[in-house]
Amino acid sequence: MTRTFTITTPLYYVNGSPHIGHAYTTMAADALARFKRLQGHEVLLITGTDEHGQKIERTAIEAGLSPQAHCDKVVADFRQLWQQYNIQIDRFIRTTDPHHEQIVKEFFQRVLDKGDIYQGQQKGWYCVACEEFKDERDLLADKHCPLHPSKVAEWRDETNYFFKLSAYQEKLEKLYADRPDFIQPPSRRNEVLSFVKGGLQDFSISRVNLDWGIPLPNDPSHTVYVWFDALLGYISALAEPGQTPDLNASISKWWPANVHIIGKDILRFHAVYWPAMLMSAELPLPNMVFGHGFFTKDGKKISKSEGNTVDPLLLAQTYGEESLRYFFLRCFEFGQDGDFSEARFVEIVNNDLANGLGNLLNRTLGMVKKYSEQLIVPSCNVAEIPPDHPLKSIGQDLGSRVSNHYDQLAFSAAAEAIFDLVRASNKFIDDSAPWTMFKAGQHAELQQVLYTLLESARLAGFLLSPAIPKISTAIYQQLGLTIDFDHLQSTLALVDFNAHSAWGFLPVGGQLNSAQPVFARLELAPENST
RNA sequence: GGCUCGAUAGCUCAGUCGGUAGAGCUAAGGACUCAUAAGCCUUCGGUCGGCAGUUCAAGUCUGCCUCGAGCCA
Repeated sequence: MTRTFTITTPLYYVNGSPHIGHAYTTMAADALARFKRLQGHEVLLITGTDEHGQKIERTAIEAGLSPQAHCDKVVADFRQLWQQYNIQIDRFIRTTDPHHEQIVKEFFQRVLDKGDIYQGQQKGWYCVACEEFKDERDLLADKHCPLHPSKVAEWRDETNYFFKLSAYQEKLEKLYADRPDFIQPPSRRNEVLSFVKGGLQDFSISRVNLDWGIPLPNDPSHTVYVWFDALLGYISALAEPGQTPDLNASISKWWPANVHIIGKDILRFHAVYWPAMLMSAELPLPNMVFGHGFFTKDGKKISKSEGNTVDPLLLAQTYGEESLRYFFLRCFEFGQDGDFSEARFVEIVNNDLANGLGNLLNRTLGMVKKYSEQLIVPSCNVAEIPPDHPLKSIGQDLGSRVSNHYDQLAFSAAAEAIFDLVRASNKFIDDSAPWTMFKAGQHAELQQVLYTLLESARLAGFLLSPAIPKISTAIYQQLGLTIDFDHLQSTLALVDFNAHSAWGFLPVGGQLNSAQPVFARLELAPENST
């Protein structure tokens, strides 16, 4: 029996080019997806783009493009970014995809039939940049939006359709109480709890005088509000290609999603509006919504006006994606904010990947070659290695510890646990001094030491593969094991997670390959003017 | 104004059930040699934001305050 595992990133809003935050969210989702694939789950990683709304329409017009042409252009940028970061997407959903429109209309009709949609009057100041109505007292002088100080909010007085969010207050509170893990991390959960406790108001789910959107099935003069539209992308993404778009068919295999990975800025939509919408349509709820943190650059908030944006594409081209994937997962606690500094990045990556992991494999293979006649896995009785062996003691339950960390999206804790083994291995070399054993003719001891070192490097490489698949593949290759962690599908039958994640898997006597650095040290790039 | 989160070594952060502070990085010194001048050892370094309280004992619990990030009205 295969277990399915569905992961989503947000559907990114295409009003501008992808930034480092998009790369971060998607890298994390990709690492989780890879880990679950490794464990034998059938995984669906969904990302996509949210393309409707007035803001997009205006951005396109300013650029002299049709909305669709504008969106196509930005979508190409996103696709390039995923490729650059070696992110393996299973589904890329665009809210302008025709089948998405079908799903949205069907969903809308369901909720309408349920009696949860009514017509009402919406008056107020509307910030196009936020795509939200604002209270007058929240606005700055001259009706500027506090979040977009350069934009003036517009007065709107229009007939809209509303969703009866208020009817779901109690059910939502029960959901949060019954399933404490629904919103992660706990600090985000607290925020949602206090928001909901304050009372939920119905929200407008349609717009008039806006062509760039999906027309309401019951009133084509209105289009669906972008958020109502975008959230449903998670469902329309599930439709099998070629399948007739249909709500029930779409959710048959991959729904509910196991986790929605999102930035903390869109928590409310995912933790409040979305479950209420699903309840109304009588669809199952996702298992978890995880709102991760943001980062600052050199201690300062990243913003265009500050001019300290980080171009993810340039970064990957400069340093290569593996080091970035590793750094972002290793150095930030997912869920908490962190600071990005290029100097620190280079330091960490060189220390961990080159000096720590890479050099461990390199020096051990060097010793095997030098102290044996052949380049084969040193022989020893693996079963006889005592449980309190300095490396076995760490390695024997490392797989399950790392699995637990991944289940909680604690990527940094997972990496840290793995590097405990790497550090212990480098220390173990000095403590046991194989060169002395060699000179003293302690052949059996030497073989065992070398075996435990190779095996520890292997295990570390295996468990790190969701973060650094190419380095892991190189490690495995040098150890004589042919698994391409970038093409697990083709080798899936050969990868038994339980076997590979256990310490002691490396077959004695196997052929090894000659040592090659698996990760070259990075140089800090000279300061460029972005 | 209400609420949430954070404030721990020069830097980035761990610290589960309260029991005299830990890791990694950086810096300085040392011994070694298998290695990508990598690795290992030692040292430097903290009145755990401040003030009270509870307790035999508080980074860890309670209250108030200061600063920072954020949510809401």
